[in-house]
Amino acid sequence: MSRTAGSQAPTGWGLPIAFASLLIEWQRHSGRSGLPWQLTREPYRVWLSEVMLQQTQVSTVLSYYPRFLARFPDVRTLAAASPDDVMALWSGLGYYSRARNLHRCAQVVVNEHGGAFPTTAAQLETLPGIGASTAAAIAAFCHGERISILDGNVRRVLSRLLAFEGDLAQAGPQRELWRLAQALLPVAPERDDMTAYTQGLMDLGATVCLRSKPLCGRCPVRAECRAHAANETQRFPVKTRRLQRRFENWWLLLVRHVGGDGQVRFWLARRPDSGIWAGLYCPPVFADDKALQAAVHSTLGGALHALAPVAHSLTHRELRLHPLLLDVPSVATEDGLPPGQWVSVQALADHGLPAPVRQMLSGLDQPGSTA
DNA sequence: GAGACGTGGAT
DNA sequence: TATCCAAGTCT
Repeated sequence: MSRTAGSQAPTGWGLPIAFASLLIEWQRHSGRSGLPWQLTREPYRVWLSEVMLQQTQVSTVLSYYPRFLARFPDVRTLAAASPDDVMALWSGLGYYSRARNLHRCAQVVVNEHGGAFPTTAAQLETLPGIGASTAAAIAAFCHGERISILDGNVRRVLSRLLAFEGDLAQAGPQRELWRLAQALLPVAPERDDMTAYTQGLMDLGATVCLRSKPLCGRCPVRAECRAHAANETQRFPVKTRRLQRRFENWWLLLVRHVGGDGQVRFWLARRPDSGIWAGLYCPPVFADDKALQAAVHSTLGGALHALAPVAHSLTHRELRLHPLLLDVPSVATEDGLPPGQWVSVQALADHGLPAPVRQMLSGLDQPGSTA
């Protein structure tokens, strides 16, 4: 192991032993504080924040978190809710399987754990939607368990600190880095130490150890950082996998009805239980223009009005959405339409809609509007 | 184990 | 514009 043979900062085990105490002290005077989910140790609130924050930036979650809590203030309320209600509050946050698992998890906690979350990371990880990192975060924040998270921040911070050469696109090196993360934990920490340490890992990654142009001058552990010593911070973390997007065209049939009282309604269908936007409400989707027209009764087809295409990119897909607007004179028209249901403009807020669909429909919510 | 799964922000 | 990525998990 050449990594332990160098003269820079390694201890007997090749790890910077001052790391944990430096990080804890730094977090307490320079870390983030006052975020809504930092004001509590209540497992329900911590759990909700951790799930919302999976692959999602703090700035995005800030608006969703209080709204969700106001509607579902505790785990029993959430467990008793309908899947549609949960999805409506998650609408726009993305990764909707999180919402489904969140709901299932609440039901498991209520039905199998008497309404109280398990207290150890090992038990938490058995619950739906709670993986190793989220389980560790909840256990560390709420109960001071001596266990490490491993999110994107930690991968970046630790891979630089240790000049970790393993390819984090692969499972083996990931596990190895997690073992190292465990080895770096404070020795015999108090509960509050684990809170500060765990928060400190994330704060350091989010505010100092930035992806490009890290602010090493402000880093509390730069003296122990091997990447910094070698002037190679930009080389870590090592990750080879490149995400590739597939291009796809989707044709959306936007059927609109304006009632005699001016009430505007759209014809929406629930997406299948798997795949993109699973469980959300969406206008009927077709693979091409012809398939869309074939699904509309011939007496209605002439009224189709093509709107401007919308580009929408997902992690693995580059969608080009082609909306076609069909104004129908009567709700009785549904016989000539693909499966779906009428949803009034007012009721859209109570439905889980994909972000681009909500955007699209919001421009059509006035009688006659086409933008 | 590799790919599926959203959205918005940063570069 | 293209690419990466952000408090990952599930299959």
